[in-house]
Amino acid sequence: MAQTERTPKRAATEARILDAALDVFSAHGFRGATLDGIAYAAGMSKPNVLYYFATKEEMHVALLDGLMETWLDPLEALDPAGEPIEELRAYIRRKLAMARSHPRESRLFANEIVQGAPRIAPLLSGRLRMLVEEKATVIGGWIADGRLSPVDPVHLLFAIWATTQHYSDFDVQVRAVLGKDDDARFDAASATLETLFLDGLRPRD
Amino acid sequence: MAQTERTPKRAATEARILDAALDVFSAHGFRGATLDGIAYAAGMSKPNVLYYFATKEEMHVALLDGLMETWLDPLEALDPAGEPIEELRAYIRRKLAMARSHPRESRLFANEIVQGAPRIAPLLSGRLRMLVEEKATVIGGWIADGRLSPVDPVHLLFAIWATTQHYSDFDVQVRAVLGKDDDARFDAASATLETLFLDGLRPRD
DNA sequence: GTCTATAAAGAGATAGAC
DNA sequence: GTCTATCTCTTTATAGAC
Repeated sequence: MAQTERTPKRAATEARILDAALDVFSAHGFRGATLDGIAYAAGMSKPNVLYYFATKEEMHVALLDGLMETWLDPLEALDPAGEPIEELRAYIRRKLAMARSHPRESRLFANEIVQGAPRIAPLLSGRLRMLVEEKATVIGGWIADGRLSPVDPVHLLFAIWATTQHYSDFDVQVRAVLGKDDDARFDAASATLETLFLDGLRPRD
Repeated sequence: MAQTERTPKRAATEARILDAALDVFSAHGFRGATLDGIAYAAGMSKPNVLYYFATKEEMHVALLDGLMETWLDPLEALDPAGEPIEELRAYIRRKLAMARSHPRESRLFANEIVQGAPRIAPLLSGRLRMLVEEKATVIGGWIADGRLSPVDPVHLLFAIWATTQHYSDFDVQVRAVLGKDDDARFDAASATLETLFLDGLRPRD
């Protein structure tokens, strides 16, 4: 055990490699990413990268596994005891903040899913599905209590994911349409999404 | 001129190749697609494919160019003279119908844009941006007339794109969460999106 | 127009010195 | 732990027969 122990230096090097790998995988997809590119981004030689992660695939799996929980945190935090509209507002804000602060992670997952999720299908029908079912039940309860307009809770979650992640996954398109230097796009997005989702969901009368 | 004329047979073969290429590019991205895979899907040899399209890139460009207009049609059809809520309802339905009938086309663009749009950036800041500006002006006019709640028209369009294309681009995730055999997902999506967008946008009082 | 064979480059992974 | 050199397989593209 002493031999396989992870020293601080080893952990630091692994982190440096994974950060470089996140850069490259998120920008080019699994197949489009090259070990040359990752090694260059990490500032080391290709064989040295492979000393830490035996294969390209292993590196990719390490990234996806390590980031999945981070990715689900905002939904996890949806509080069944909270006020429905305010909980959804906070959730939308957390998701949009994630799109802004973690665009590479978002694109990593987007690349993977658009191409049929060959490497994370189990996570989607496992951990993700369970969490969605749990939170959909919460939202369904709010609707049953008349505290929210009747909508399909799961499709509501899809809509929140889609609209918020759009600002990371489709960033180049957003910039092309708005003009490259629109630094206010996240604020404008936030205001628009709150109008759409919250005014649409607040019970009428 | 007679020599480079495109015979019906040539056109048919090109169409067969492009259909195969759409299959493969949309499923694996540009880099992930191989000529072997495209040739196999088209039922011909690899050199024969290259007889019609000199390079892999040329094939990709032919696809993107040919599909862009189709892709923009639903927005093009937004009628300035129509009733705002009904126009938006019809637009959302057209986009959702496109996601259902043309998932490969949607994923082709998604792959391209997520990876930074290296091959279609000009289209995004050209044709797409112009159309968006034109239609955003229409929507802005409706808002100025008090016929629609005040939202940023461009971000409203982003939200409609994101939510509808989600059902083609992230189809495997949608299926994983809903259960593989949920054939009603497009109907449920339609109902949910109409509640969100239209109730959210109908002026109150 | 279509094919088989092959050249040439790219990219994942290994050998072995330091 | 890190590197240079190299092996091997994949993949794009070409040559040339039919």
